[in-house]
Amino acid sequence: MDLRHISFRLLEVFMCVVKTRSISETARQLHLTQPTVSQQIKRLQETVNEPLIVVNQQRIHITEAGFALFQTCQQVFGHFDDYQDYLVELRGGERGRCKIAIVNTAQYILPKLLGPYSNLHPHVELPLEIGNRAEVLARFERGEDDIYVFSHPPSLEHAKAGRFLQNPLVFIAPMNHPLAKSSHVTLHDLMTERFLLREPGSATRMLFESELQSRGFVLSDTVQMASNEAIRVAVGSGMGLGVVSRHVLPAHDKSFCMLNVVDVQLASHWYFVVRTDRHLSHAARNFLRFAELNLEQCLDKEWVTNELHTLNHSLTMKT
Amino acid sequence: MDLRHISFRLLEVFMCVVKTRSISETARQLHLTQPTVSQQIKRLQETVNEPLIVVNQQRIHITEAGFALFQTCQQVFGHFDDYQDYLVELRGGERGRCKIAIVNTAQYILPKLLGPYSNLHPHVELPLEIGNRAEVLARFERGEDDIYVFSHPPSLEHAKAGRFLQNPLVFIAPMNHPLAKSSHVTLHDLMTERFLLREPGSATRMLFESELQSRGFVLSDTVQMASNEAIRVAVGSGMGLGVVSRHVLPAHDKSFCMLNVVDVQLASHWYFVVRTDRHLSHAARNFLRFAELNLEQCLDKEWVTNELHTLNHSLTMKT
DNA sequence: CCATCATATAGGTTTTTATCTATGAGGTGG
DNA sequence: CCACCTCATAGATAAAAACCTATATGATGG
Repeated sequence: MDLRHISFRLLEVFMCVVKTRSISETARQLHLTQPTVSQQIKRLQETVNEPLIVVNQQRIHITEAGFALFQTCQQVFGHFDDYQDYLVELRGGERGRCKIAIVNTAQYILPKLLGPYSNLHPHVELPLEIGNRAEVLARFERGEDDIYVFSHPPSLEHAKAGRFLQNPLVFIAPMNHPLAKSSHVTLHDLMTERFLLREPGSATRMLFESELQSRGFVLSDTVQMASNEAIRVAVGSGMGLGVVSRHVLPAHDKSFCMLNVVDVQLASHWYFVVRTDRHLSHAARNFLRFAELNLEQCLDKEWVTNELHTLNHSLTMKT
Repeated sequence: MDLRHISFRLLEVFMCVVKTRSISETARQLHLTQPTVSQQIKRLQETVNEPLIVVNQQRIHITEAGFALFQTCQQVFGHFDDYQDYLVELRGGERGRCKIAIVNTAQYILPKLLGPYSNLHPHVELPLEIGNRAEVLARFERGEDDIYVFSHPPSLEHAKAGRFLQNPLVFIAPMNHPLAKSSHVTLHDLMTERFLLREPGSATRMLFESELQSRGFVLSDTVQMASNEAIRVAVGSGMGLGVVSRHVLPAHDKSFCMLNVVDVQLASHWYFVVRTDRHLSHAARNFLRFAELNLEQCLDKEWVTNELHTLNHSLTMKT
């Protein structure tokens, strides 16, 4: 018996014959002609190489082999029904996977969205990749994830981005720093300080440096550090000043303070970025819709810049 | 998703792709060309209406939906494998059903074959129908069973028969009958007796009556009884004489005796009869082969007339 | 006995399927 | 950078599947 040339249609017809015990009735139910059904059954019997039904006095008896096949079919169709149900869940976003890759700094904000979402959809897997800008960019290039979070999204033509949160940068200094209490610090005042900065290419640093450049300043002393935490702690212990995202700062840490730099307003935005040249999982689409509707509840309203509607709309447009 | 136009071949290809994570490798393994496989997968994705694999940097990732389908396929193929195994058992005669219809008198002998056979093949169903000749003949006409047991098989052209046992008829009389002790009873001596006989048409009666007719005798007094037991008991209680199959008589019943009728030898044979115009179940074929090999062990050797070889041979010839 | 119903067979048509070859686009590894 | 892979696409074809109509055969039920 060679399964290969059996189609599900054939089994469907066979099952109907077994159920109705009638070729003609099957033909009527499946909108076929009687000879078609006769022939299909014949072919099935030939592939199975075993009689499945026996016709006697216009009555149809199902043979042992026939009944066993019928049961097999029931199981098989059962599995496919289950799969259908699974697909429905998948499409509804109740199940599935949404891989997200974010840059380091975003780890202070994204979990506030992921938590509620995950509670709502416990069957959705949400693997989260965290890396520095270069690493996440590389993942993006290779299309390894469904959603990426950047400030300064990469400007490839096959990418779509949507802003959702302001990312204000602040200057931090040790508590005992001379300018700590000042309410009128200028950029110029800081140029002789040592700055602790993330690696070149990090959005925070890029933003800061381009501001400096446009104003004709050059930093005299910089130290590169691999994480925001390291910078925060180093600043706290007096190693220098830092420029970090406002979101990075714990609410009640008293080892450092923000400087009131009056002549510069550094701010970028966080973006959700997706590639348009590959299929986006249902779970990912669903997450973005969730984000659009729940940003205000999950994140600090003060910074929310909900521009996800456009993104979501353009995503639902194309398949 | 419309299952109807999916064939097992398609799923087979898909499963191979999932296993090898490579379109080209699948093509090699299944002796197809690479575009063929690509296209098959594409078609499958279209019917499922969901991406199943994602190609990225020449690497193939299986999507959630793809993996779920793969698992579904595994189950489905598992069920068909089970069915295959089932068929093998069926064909080997280890499993299945063999419906047998026998005339009343045969119920004294057939169980001696059925018992050992059933022990050997416990998974074979052996429903046994018992009726008088007319009833069994009707079943035979309608082809309701696999095997029939007759003495005097019906002579339809689409039937095959094989003798397997002599069916000697004996005259029985009450113990106190005047001729009981005689060693030289003749047919003529019995003509004035009352005879207890089965219904007209029963093989025993037909045989007896045709013998009488050819010798020019006519019975003066007959009573019709529906079973051999009834006759036996009635004879025992002095109601008349009987002509019954030797096999019907219990070994140690002392309420009646056999008469030594010297001028007549009534004997027919038991036949297994099958129809040649319908499929014979594997179990039935197997039972007949078993009977051929085990007649002598199961039945009284004295009466065995094993002519089943010819029957079996002609059955294995045609499908 | 005849009208009716169920199934089987024969023969034909239209889609589909299962393949192929040729070719192009996009990575990978020396 | 080039040879070599991987996969995708287009276009073609032969086989088969999936149907149909017409017709024959055998019960069944008044």
